[in-house]
Amino acid sequence: MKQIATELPGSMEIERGAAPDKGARKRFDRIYETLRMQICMLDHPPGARLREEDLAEEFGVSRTPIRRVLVKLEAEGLLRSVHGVGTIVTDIDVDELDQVYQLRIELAELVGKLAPIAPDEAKKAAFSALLARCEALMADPDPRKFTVINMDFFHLLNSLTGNEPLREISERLYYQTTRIWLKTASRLERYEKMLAEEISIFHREVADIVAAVELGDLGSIGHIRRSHISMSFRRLRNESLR
Amino acid sequence: MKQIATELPGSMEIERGAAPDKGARKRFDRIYETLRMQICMLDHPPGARLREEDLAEEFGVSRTPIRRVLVKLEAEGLLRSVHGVGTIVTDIDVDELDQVYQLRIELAELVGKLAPIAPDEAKKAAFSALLARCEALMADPDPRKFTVINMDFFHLLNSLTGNEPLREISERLYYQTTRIWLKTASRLERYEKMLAEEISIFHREVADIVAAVELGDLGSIGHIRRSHISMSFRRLRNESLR
DNA sequence: TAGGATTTGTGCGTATGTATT
DNA sequence: TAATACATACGCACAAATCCT
Repeated sequence: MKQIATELPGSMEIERGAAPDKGARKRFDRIYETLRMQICMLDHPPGARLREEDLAEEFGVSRTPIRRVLVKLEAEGLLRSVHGVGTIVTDIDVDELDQVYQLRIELAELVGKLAPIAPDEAKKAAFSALLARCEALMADPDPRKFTVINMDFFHLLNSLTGNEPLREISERLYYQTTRIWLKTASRLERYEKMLAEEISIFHREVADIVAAVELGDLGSIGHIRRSHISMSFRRLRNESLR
Repeated sequence: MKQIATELPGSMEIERGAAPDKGARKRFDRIYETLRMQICMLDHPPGARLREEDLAEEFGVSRTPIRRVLVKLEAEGLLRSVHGVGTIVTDIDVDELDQVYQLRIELAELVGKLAPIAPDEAKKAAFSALLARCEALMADPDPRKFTVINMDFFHLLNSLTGNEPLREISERLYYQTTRIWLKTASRLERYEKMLAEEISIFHREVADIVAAVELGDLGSIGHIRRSHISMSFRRLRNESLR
Protein backbone atom coordinates (compact mmCIF):
# COMPACT_ATOMS: atom_id res chain seq x y z
CA MET A 1 0.00 0.00 0.00
CA LYS A 2 1.62 3.19 -1.07
CA GLN A 3 1.46 6.18 1.09
CA ILE A 4 0.21 9.23 -0.65
CA ALA A 5 2.41 11.35 -1.59
CA THR A 6 5.35 12.25 -2.01
CA GLU A 7 6.04 15.66 -2.49
CA LEU A 8 9.49 15.72 -3.81
CA PRO A 9 11.81 14.15 -1.31
CA GLY A 10 14.17 15.80 1.05
CA SER A 11 15.75 18.11 -1.45
CA MET A 12 12.67 20.33 -1.42
CA GLU A 13 12.86 20.70 2.30
CA ILE A 14 13.87 24.08 3.52
CA GLU A 15 17.53 24.51 4.16
CA ARG A 16 17.73 25.42 7.78
CA GLY A 17 20.62 27.60 8.77
CA ALA A 18 23.22 25.37 10.24
CA ALA A 19 22.70 21.69 9.84
CA PRO A 20 19.62 20.54 7.98
CA ASP A 21 20.66 16.99 8.80
CA LYS A 22 20.64 15.57 5.36
CA GLY A 23 21.09 11.91 5.93
CA ALA A 24 20.56 9.53 8.76
CA ARG A 25 24.28 9.12 9.19
CA LYS A 26 24.90 12.81 9.72
CA ARG A 27 22.13 13.01 12.25
CA PHE A 28 23.58 10.02 14.03
CA ASP A 29 27.03 11.59 14.15
CA ARG A 30 25.65 14.91 15.33
CA ILE A 31 23.73 13.34 18.22
CA TYR A 32 26.65 11.09 19.07
CA GLU A 33 29.20 13.88 19.22
CA THR A 34 26.89 16.23 21.08
CA LEU A 35 26.17 13.63 23.71
CA ARG A 36 29.80 12.65 24.03
CA MET A 37 30.81 16.26 24.52
CA GLN A 38 28.07 16.75 27.11
CA ILE A 39 29.33 13.74 29.02
CA CYS A 40 32.88 15.00 28.72
CA MET A 41 31.90 18.45 29.97
CA LEU A 42 30.12 16.94 32.97
CA ASP A 43 26.77 18.24 31.77
CA HIS A 44 25.97 14.61 32.43
CA PRO A 45 28.36 13.72 35.26
CA PRO A 46 29.34 10.17 36.17
CA GLY A 47 26.43 8.44 37.86
CA ALA A 48 23.81 10.56 36.11
CA ARG A 49 20.81 8.81 34.64
CA LEU A 50 19.89 9.61 31.05
CA ARG A 51 16.33 8.96 29.98
CA GLU A 52 15.94 7.88 26.38
CA GLU A 53 12.67 9.74 26.06
CA ASP A 54 14.20 13.00 27.29
CA LEU A 55 17.04 12.69 24.83
CA ALA A 56 14.61 11.87 22.05
CA GLU A 57 12.68 15.03 22.78
CA GLU A 58 15.83 17.11 23.11
CA PHE A 59 17.07 16.05 19.68
CA GLY A 60 13.65 16.04 18.09
CA VAL A 61 13.58 12.38 17.13
CA SER A 62 12.04 9.19 18.44
CA ARG A 63 13.79 6.83 20.83
CA THR A 64 15.04 4.56 18.04
CA PRO A 65 17.91 6.66 16.68
CA ILE A 66 18.78 7.69 20.23
CA ARG A 67 19.18 4.06 21.20
CA ARG A 68 21.62 3.57 18.34
CA VAL A 69 23.79 6.32 19.73
CA LEU A 70 23.55 4.94 23.26
CA VAL A 71 24.73 1.53 22.11
CA LYS A 72 27.82 3.08 20.57
CA LEU A 73 28.57 5.17 23.63
CA GLU A 74 28.11 2.07 25.74
CA ALA A 75 30.56 0.16 23.54
CA GLU A 76 33.08 2.89 24.23
CA GLY A 77 32.59 2.64 27.95
CA LEU A 78 30.95 6.00 28.56
CA LEU A 79 27.48 4.64 29.34
CA ARG A 80 25.81 1.56 30.68
CA SER A 81 22.20 0.70 29.96
CA VAL A 82 20.34 -1.48 32.45
CA HIS A 83 16.96 -2.94 31.65
CA GLY A 84 14.30 -1.45 33.86
CA VAL A 85 16.64 1.01 35.50
CA GLY A 86 18.04 3.48 33.06
CA THR A 87 21.09 4.53 31.13
CA ILE A 88 23.84 5.59 33.50
CA VAL A 89 26.97 7.60 32.81
CA THR A 90 29.88 5.43 33.88
CA ASP A 91 32.34 6.28 36.59
CA ILE A 92 35.71 4.70 37.22
CA ASP A 93 37.68 4.50 40.42
CA VAL A 94 41.24 5.65 40.97
CA ASP A 95 42.77 2.24 40.23
CA GLU A 96 41.09 1.99 36.85
CA LEU A 97 41.93 5.59 36.11
CA ASP A 98 45.54 4.76 36.90
CA GLN A 99 45.47 1.90 34.41
CA VAL A 100 44.07 4.07 31.65
CA TYR A 101 46.68 6.73 32.36
CA GLN A 102 49.47 4.14 32.25
CA LEU A 103 48.26 3.11 28.82
CA ARG A 104 47.75 6.65 27.58
CA ILE A 105 51.33 7.43 28.53
CA GLU A 106 52.64 4.63 26.35
CA LEU A 107 50.34 5.51 23.47
CA ALA A 108 51.41 9.15 23.60
CA GLU A 109 54.96 8.08 22.97
CA LEU A 110 53.86 5.84 20.12
CA VAL A 111 52.30 8.80 18.32
CA GLY A 112 55.79 10.09 17.62
CA LYS A 113 57.09 6.69 16.62
CA LEU A 114 54.45 5.08 14.42
CA ALA A 115 54.07 6.76 11.03
CA PRO A 116 55.03 10.23 12.26
CA ILE A 117 53.86 13.07 10.05
CA ALA A 118 56.17 16.05 9.76
CA PRO A 119 54.06 19.15 10.44
CA ASP A 120 53.69 21.58 7.55
CA GLU A 121 53.31 25.33 7.89
CA ALA A 122 49.54 25.13 8.35
CA LYS A 123 49.93 22.71 11.20
CA LYS A 124 52.63 24.79 12.82
CA ALA A 125 50.30 27.77 12.61
CA ALA A 126 47.57 25.72 14.28
CA PHE A 127 49.91 24.95 17.14
CA SER A 128 50.83 28.60 17.52
CA ALA A 129 47.18 29.60 17.51
CA LEU A 130 46.49 27.10 20.23
CA LEU A 131 49.33 28.46 22.30
CA ALA A 132 47.75 31.90 22.00
CA ARG A 133 44.38 30.58 23.18
CA CYS A 134 46.19 28.95 26.05
CA GLU A 135 47.74 32.24 27.11
CA ALA A 136 44.34 33.92 26.99
CA LEU A 137 43.00 31.13 29.17
CA MET A 138 45.60 31.83 31.85
CA ALA A 139 44.24 35.34 32.23
CA ASP A 140 40.72 33.99 32.69
CA PRO A 141 40.76 30.44 34.09
CA ASP A 142 37.56 28.55 33.28
CA PRO A 143 37.09 24.79 33.53
CA ARG A 144 34.94 24.50 30.42
CA LYS A 145 37.26 26.57 28.26
CA PHE A 146 40.18 24.62 29.64
CA THR A 147 38.48 21.38 28.69
CA VAL A 148 37.82 22.56 25.15
CA ILE A 149 41.35 23.86 24.59
CA ASN A 150 42.83 20.73 26.12
CA MET A 151 40.71 18.66 23.76
CA ASP A 152 41.67 20.68 20.71
CA PHE A 153 45.30 20.34 21.69
CA PHE A 154 44.91 16.62 22.03
CA HIS A 155 43.40 16.29 18.57
CA LEU A 156 46.15 18.42 17.11
CA LEU A 157 48.82 16.22 18.65
CA ASN A 158 47.00 13.12 17.52
CA SER A 159 47.09 14.36 13.96
CA LEU A 160 50.87 13.98 14.02
CA THR A 161 50.65 10.23 13.48
CA GLY A 162 49.46 8.58 10.31
CA ASN A 163 48.51 5.46 12.21
CA GLU A 164 44.75 5.70 12.25
CA PRO A 165 44.00 2.86 14.69
CA LEU A 166 46.35 4.55 17.15
CA ARG A 167 44.53 7.84 16.75
CA GLU A 168 41.19 6.17 17.28
CA ILE A 169 42.27 4.35 20.41
CA SER A 170 44.03 7.33 21.91
CA GLU A 171 40.94 9.40 21.35
CA ARG A 172 38.71 6.88 23.02
CA LEU A 173 40.92 6.68 26.11
CA TYR A 174 41.13 10.46 26.17
CA TYR A 175 37.36 10.89 26.32
CA GLN A 176 37.19 8.26 28.99
CA THR A 177 39.68 9.97 31.31
CA THR A 178 39.35 13.75 30.99
CA ARG A 179 35.83 13.79 32.37
CA ILE A 180 36.98 11.76 35.37
CA TRP A 181 39.87 14.12 35.91
CA LEU A 182 37.48 17.06 35.82
CA LYS A 183 34.99 15.41 38.15
CA THR A 184 37.61 14.40 40.70
CA ALA A 185 39.29 17.78 40.61
CA SER A 186 36.02 19.67 40.97
CA ARG A 187 35.35 17.98 44.29
CA LEU A 188 38.59 18.97 45.87
CA GLU A 189 38.95 21.72 48.42
CA ARG A 190 41.60 23.66 46.56
CA TYR A 191 39.76 23.32 43.24
CA GLU A 192 40.02 26.95 42.15
CA LYS A 193 43.68 27.21 42.94
CA MET A 194 44.43 23.79 41.54
CA LEU A 195 42.70 24.61 38.27
CA ALA A 196 44.76 27.76 37.86
CA GLU A 197 47.95 25.83 38.57
CA GLU A 198 46.94 23.11 36.17
CA ILE A 199 46.27 25.62 33.43
CA SER A 200 49.63 27.21 34.06
CA ILE A 201 51.37 23.86 33.84
CA PHE A 202 49.37 23.01 30.74
CA HIS A 203 50.49 26.24 29.17
CA ARG A 204 54.10 25.29 29.80
CA GLU A 205 53.53 21.90 28.19
CA VAL A 206 51.99 23.50 25.12
CA ALA A 207 54.88 25.94 24.88
CA ASP A 208 57.40 23.10 25.14
CA ILE A 209 55.64 21.09 22.46
CA VAL A 210 55.16 24.04 20.13
CA ALA A 211 58.90 24.61 20.34
CA ALA A 212 59.52 20.96 19.46
CA VAL A 213 57.04 21.20 16.59
CA GLU A 214 58.84 24.22 15.19
CA LEU A 215 62.04 22.20 15.22
CA GLY A 216 60.26 19.25 13.66
CA ASP A 217 61.45 17.10 16.53
CA LEU A 218 58.58 14.62 16.77
CA GLY A 219 60.50 12.21 18.93
CA SER A 220 60.83 14.55 21.87
CA ILE A 221 57.16 15.47 21.66
CA GLY A 222 56.42 11.94 22.79
CA HIS A 223 58.71 12.29 25.77
CA ILE A 224 57.29 15.67 26.75
CA ARG A 225 53.75 14.40 26.61
CA ARG A 226 54.70 11.24 28.44
CA SER A 227 56.03 13.14 31.42
CA HIS A 228 53.20 15.65 31.43
CA ILE A 229 50.45 13.06 31.35
CA SER A 230 52.19 11.18 34.09
CA MET A 231 52.67 14.23 36.28
CA SER A 232 49.13 15.43 35.71
CA PHE A 233 47.76 12.21 37.12
CA ARG A 234 50.20 12.24 40.01
CA ARG A 235 49.15 15.75 40.99
CA LEU A 236 45.50 14.73 40.90
CA ARG A 237 46.14 11.68 43.05
CA ASN A 238 48.23 13.57 45.54
CA GLU A 239 45.62 16.28 45.86
CA SER A 240 42.96 13.65 46.43
CA LEU A 241 44.88 12.28 49.39
CA ARG A 242 45.39 15.56 51.18
CA MET B 1 26.59 10.72 46.22
CA LYS B 2 25.22 7.53 44.86
CA GLN B 3 27.63 5.35 43.07
CA ILE B 4 26.38 2.65 40.81
CA ALA B 5 26.92 -0.72 42.34
CA THR B 6 29.55 -2.76 40.64
CA GLU B 7 27.32 -5.69 39.94
CA LEU B 8 23.63 -5.72 39.42
CA PRO B 9 21.18 -7.89 41.31
CA GLY B 10 20.93 -10.12 38.29
CA SER B 11 23.71 -12.18 39.79
CA MET B 12 21.10 -13.65 42.12
CA GLU B 13 19.67 -15.47 39.18
CA ILE B 14 20.53 -19.11 38.82
CA GLU B 15 22.94 -20.07 36.10
CA ARG B 16 21.15 -22.63 34.02
CA GLY B 17 23.38 -25.12 32.34
CA ALA B 18 22.23 -24.84 28.76
CA ALA B 19 21.96 -21.07 28.93
CA PRO B 20 18.42 -20.65 27.64
CA ASP B 21 18.96 -16.95 27.21
CA LYS B 22 17.50 -15.55 30.33
CA GLY B 23 18.03 -11.87 30.21
CA ALA B 24 18.22 -9.44 27.39
CA ARG B 25 21.85 -8.70 28.10
CA LYS B 26 22.89 -12.34 27.82
CA ARG B 27 21.04 -12.73 24.59
CA PHE B 28 22.72 -9.63 23.27
CA ASP B 29 26.16 -10.94 24.23
CA ARG B 30 25.46 -14.34 22.74
CA ILE B 31 24.40 -12.92 19.39
CA TYR B 32 27.28 -10.47 19.42
CA GLU B 33 29.94 -13.07 20.11
CA THR B 34 28.48 -15.57 17.69
CA LEU B 35 28.42 -13.03 14.91
CA ARG B 36 31.89 -11.79 15.70
CA MET B 37 33.24 -15.32 15.59
CA GLN B 38 31.46 -15.98 12.30
CA ILE B 39 33.04 -12.90 10.81
CA CYS B 40 36.40 -13.91 12.19
CA MET B 41 36.07 -17.42 10.75
CA LEU B 42 35.20 -16.01 7.33
CA ASP B 43 31.74 -17.53 7.49
CA HIS B 44 30.94 -13.96 6.54
CA PRO B 45 34.01 -12.91 4.56
CA PRO B 46 34.99 -9.27 3.96
CA GLY B 47 32.62 -7.73 1.46
CA ALA B 48 29.73 -10.03 2.34
CA ARG B 49 26.31 -8.49 2.79
CA LEU B 50 24.42 -9.40 5.94
CA ARG B 51 20.66 -9.03 5.85
CA GLU B 52 19.10 -8.03 9.15
CA GLU B 53 16.06 -10.14 8.47
CA ASP B 54 18.12 -13.26 7.83
CA LEU B 55 20.05 -12.75 11.04
CA ALA B 56 16.82 -12.13 12.94
CA GLU B 57 15.45 -15.43 11.72
CA GLU B 58 18.71 -17.25 12.39
CA PHE B 59 18.76 -16.13 16.02
CA GLY B 60 15.03 -16.40 16.52
CA VAL B 61 14.41 -12.75 17.35
CA SER B 62 13.07 -9.69 15.57
CA ARG B 63 15.26 -7.24 13.73
CA THR B 64 15.44 -4.84 16.67
CA PRO B 65 17.92 -6.66 18.92
CA ILE B 66 19.92 -7.63 15.85
CA ARG B 67 20.32 -3.98 14.95
CA ARG B 68 21.74 -3.29 18.39
CA VAL B 69 24.41 -5.91 17.82
CA LEU B 70 25.20 -4.57 14.36
CA VAL B 71 25.72 -1.07 15.75
CA LYS B 72 28.26 -2.39 18.21
CA LEU B 73 30.08 -4.43 15.58
CA GLU B 74 30.10 -1.35 13.38
CA ALA B 75 31.59 0.71 16.21
CA GLU B 76 34.40 -1.84 16.39
CA GLY B 77 35.07 -1.63 12.69
CA LEU B 78 33.94 -5.08 11.66
CA LEU B 79 30.80 -3.96 9.82
CA ARG B 80 29.46 -0.97 7.98
CA SER B 81 25.76 -0.30 7.54
CA VAL B 82 24.67 1.78 4.58
CA HIS B 83 21.12 3.02 4.34
CA GLY B 84 19.33 1.45 1.41
CA VAL B 85 22.17 -0.86 0.56
CA GLY B 86 22.92 -3.28 3.33
CA THR B 87 25.27 -4.19 6.13
CA ILE B 88 28.66 -5.08 4.74
CA VAL B 89 31.55 -6.89 6.38
CA THR B 90 34.52 -4.53 6.26
CA ASP B 91 37.74 -5.20 4.43
CA ILE B 92 41.02 -3.42 4.85
CA ASP B 93 43.87 -3.04 2.41
CA VAL B 94 47.50 -3.94 2.99
CA ASP B 95 48.48 -0.46 4.14
CA GLU B 96 45.84 -0.35 6.83
CA LEU B 97 46.66 -3.90 7.83
CA ASP B 98 50.26 -2.82 8.19
CA GLN B 99 49.25 0.00 10.51
CA VAL B 100 47.23 -2.28 12.72
CA TYR B 101 50.10 -4.76 12.87
CA GLN B 102 52.53 -1.99 13.81
CA LEU B 103 50.29 -1.08 16.69
CA ARG B 104 49.67 -4.67 17.75
CA ILE B 105 53.41 -5.20 17.93
CA GLU B 106 53.79 -2.35 20.39
CA LEU B 107 50.80 -3.40 22.45
CA ALA B 108 52.09 -6.97 22.68
CA GLU B 109 55.19 -5.67 24.36
CA LEU B 110 53.13 -3.54 26.73
CA VAL B 111 51.28 -6.62 27.99
CA GLY B 112 54.48 -7.69 29.73
CA LYS B 113 55.18 -4.21 31.05
CA LEU B 114 51.89 -2.80 32.33
CA ALA B 115 50.60 -4.54 35.45
CA PRO B 116 52.10 -7.93 34.60
CA ILE B 117 50.49 -10.87 36.36
CA ALA B 118 52.79 -13.71 37.38
CA PRO B 119 51.19 -16.93 36.11
CA ASP B 120 50.10 -19.40 38.77
CA GLU B 121 50.07 -23.17 38.36
CA ALA B 122 46.63 -23.21 36.77
CA LYS B 123 47.72 -20.73 34.15
CA LYS B 124 50.92 -22.62 33.47
CA ALA B 125 48.83 -25.75 32.97
CA ALA B 126 46.62 -23.87 30.54
CA PHE B 127 49.67 -22.90 28.52
CA SER B 128 50.90 -26.49 28.47
CA ALA B 129 47.49 -27.72 27.38
CA LEU B 130 47.51 -25.24 24.55
CA LEU B 131 50.94 -26.39 23.46
CA ALA B 132 49.57 -29.92 23.27
CA ARG B 133 46.64 -28.81 21.11
CA CYS B 134 49.15 -27.03 18.92
CA GLU B 135 51.14 -30.21 18.41
CA ALA B 136 47.99 -32.09 17.50
CA LEU B 137 47.21 -29.38 14.99
CA MET B 138 50.53 -29.88 13.24
CA ALA B 139 49.60 -33.46 12.48
CA ASP B 140 46.31 -32.33 10.96
CA PRO B 141 46.54 -28.76 9.60
CA ASP B 142 43.12 -27.10 9.39
CA PRO B 143 42.52 -23.36 8.98
CA ARG B 144 39.50 -23.25 11.29
CA LYS B 145 41.17 -25.19 14.06
CA PHE B 146 44.25 -23.04 13.63
CA THR B 147 42.14 -19.92 13.99
CA VAL B 148 40.51 -21.19 17.17
CA ILE B 149 43.77 -22.27 18.79
CA ASN B 150 45.43 -19.04 17.76
CA MET B 151 42.58 -17.13 19.34
CA ASP B 152 42.68 -19.11 22.57
CA PHE B 153 46.40 -18.53 22.74
CA PHE B 154 45.89 -14.85 22.26
CA HIS B 155 43.39 -14.65 25.08
CA LEU B 156 45.68 -16.61 27.35
CA LEU B 157 48.55 -14.23 26.68
CA ASN B 158 46.29 -11.27 27.16
CA SER B 159 45.35 -12.53 30.60
CA LEU B 160 48.94 -11.92 31.69
CA THR B 161 48.32 -8.20 32.11
CA GLY B 162 46.11 -6.68 34.74
CA ASN B 163 45.60 -3.59 32.62
CA GLU B 164 42.06 -4.07 31.42
CA PRO B 165 41.92 -1.26 28.84
CA LEU B 166 45.00 -2.75 27.25
CA ARG B 167 43.36 -6.18 27.10
CA GLU B 168 40.24 -4.72 25.54
CA ILE B 169 42.11 -2.79 22.89
CA SER B 170 44.42 -5.65 22.02
CA GLU B 171 41.45 -7.93 21.62
CA ARG B 172 39.69 -5.52 19.33
CA LEU B 173 42.71 -5.16 17.07
CA TYR B 174 43.17 -8.90 17.10
CA TYR B 175 39.66 -9.56 15.82
CA GLN B 176 40.14 -6.93 13.20
CA THR B 177 43.32 -8.46 11.76
CA THR B 178 43.16 -12.23 11.99
CA ARG B 179 40.24 -12.48 9.61
CA ILE B 180 42.12 -10.36 7.07
CA TRP B 181 45.19 -12.52 7.47
CA LEU B 182 43.08 -15.61 6.85
CA LYS B 183 41.32 -14.11 3.85
CA THR B 184 44.50 -12.89 2.21
CA ALA B 185 46.31 -16.16 2.84
CA SER B 186 43.43 -18.27 1.52
CA ARG B 187 43.70 -16.56 -1.85
CA LEU B 188 47.33 -17.31 -2.37
CA GLU B 189 48.68 -20.00 -4.64
CA ARG B 190 50.73 -21.78 -2.04
CA TYR B 191 47.94 -21.60 0.54
CA GLU B 192 48.11 -25.24 1.68
CA LYS B 193 51.83 -25.23 2.06
CA MET B 194 51.87 -21.78 3.61
CA LEU B 195 49.29 -22.77 6.20
CA ALA B 196 51.33 -25.79 7.24
CA GLU B 197 54.43 -23.65 7.53
CA GLU B 198 52.57 -21.02 9.50
CA ILE B 199 51.25 -23.63 11.91
CA SER B 200 54.75 -24.98 12.34
CA ILE B 201 56.11 -21.52 13.06
CA PHE B 202 53.21 -20.84 15.38
CA HIS B 203 54.02 -24.03 17.26
CA ARG B 204 57.55 -22.81 17.75
CA GLU B 205 56.30 -19.49 19.09
CA VAL B 206 54.00 -21.24 21.54
CA ALA B 207 56.84 -23.50 22.68
CA ASP B 208 59.11 -20.48 23.20
CA ILE B 209 56.50 -18.63 25.18
CA VAL B 210 55.52 -21.64 27.27
CA ALA B 211 59.17 -21.95 28.23
CA ALA B 212 59.26 -18.29 29.23
CA VAL B 213 56.04 -18.72 31.20
CA GLU B 214 57.51 -21.63 33.10
CA LEU B 215 60.42 -19.42 34.06
CA GLY B 216 58.06 -16.60 34.97
CA ASP B 217 59.94 -14.35 32.57
CA LEU B 218 57.14 -12.05 31.44
CA GLY B 219 59.47 -9.50 29.97
CA SER B 220 60.84 -11.76 27.30
CA ILE B 221 57.35 -12.93 26.37
CA GLY B 222 56.77 -9.45 25.03
CA HIS B 223 59.87 -9.60 22.89
CA ILE B 224 59.04 -13.06 21.56
CA ARG B 225 55.55 -12.01 20.58
CA ARG B 226 56.81 -8.79 19.10
CA SER B 227 59.11 -10.55 16.71
CA HIS B 228 56.60 -13.24 15.84
CA ILE B 229 53.78 -10.84 15.06
CA SER B 230 56.17 -8.81 12.96
CA MET B 231 57.48 -11.80 11.05
CA SER B 232 54.02 -13.24 10.51
CA PHE B 233 52.93 -10.09 8.72
CA ARG B 234 56.15 -9.93 6.72
CA ARG B 235 55.67 -13.48 5.50
CA LEU B 236 52.13 -12.70 4.44
CA ARG B 237 53.18 -9.59 2.58
CA ASN B 238 56.06 -11.31 0.87
CA GLU B 239 53.85 -14.18 -0.22
CA SER B 240 51.35 -11.71 -1.62
CA LEU B 241 54.00 -10.16 -3.83
CA ARG B 242 55.24 -13.37 -5.35
C1' DT C 1 5.09 -9.16 50.41
C1' DA C 2 2.47 -7.09 46.79
C1' DG C 3 1.49 -3.83 43.41
C1' DG C 4 2.01 0.30 40.77
C1' DA C 5 5.24 3.58 38.53
C1' DT C 6 9.08 4.03 35.67
C1' DT C 7 12.47 2.74 32.26
C1' DT C 8 14.77 -0.09 28.92
C1' DG C 9 13.97 -4.05 25.51
C1' DT C 10 11.24 -6.02 21.61
C1' DG C 11 8.20 -6.57 17.54
C1' DC C 12 6.30 -4.73 13.60
C1' DG C 13 4.51 -1.60 10.23
C1' DT C 14 6.01 2.27 7.52
C1' DA C 15 9.25 5.87 5.62
C1' DT C 16 13.42 6.74 3.21
C1' DG C 17 17.45 5.84 0.56
C1' DT C 18 19.96 3.13 -3.17
C1' DA C 19 20.61 0.45 -7.25
C1' DT C 20 18.87 -1.60 -11.32
C1' DT C 21 16.02 -2.18 -15.27
C1' DT D 1 14.16 9.25 -16.87
C1' DA D 2 10.80 6.64 -14.37
C1' DA D 3 9.36 2.61 -12.08
C1' DT D 4 10.40 -1.16 -9.18
C1' DA D 5 12.68 -4.02 -5.82
C1' DC D 6 14.89 -4.29 -1.66
C1' DA D 7 17.54 -2.94 2.44
C1' DT D 8 18.18 0.02 6.34
C1' DA D 9 16.13 3.86 9.38
C1' DC D 10 12.35 5.31 12.08
C1' DG D 11 8.23 5.68 15.19
C1' DC D 12 5.04 3.65 18.09
C1' DA D 13 2.77 0.30 21.02
C1' DC D 14 3.57 -3.25 24.16
C1' DA D 15 6.47 -6.61 27.06
C1' DA D 16 9.84 -7.26 30.65
C1' DA D 17 12.65 -5.77 34.42
C1' DT D 18 13.56 -2.93 38.37
C1' DC D 19 12.50 0.24 42.16
C1' DC D 20 9.79 2.16 45.67
C1' DT D 21 5.91 2.49 48.58
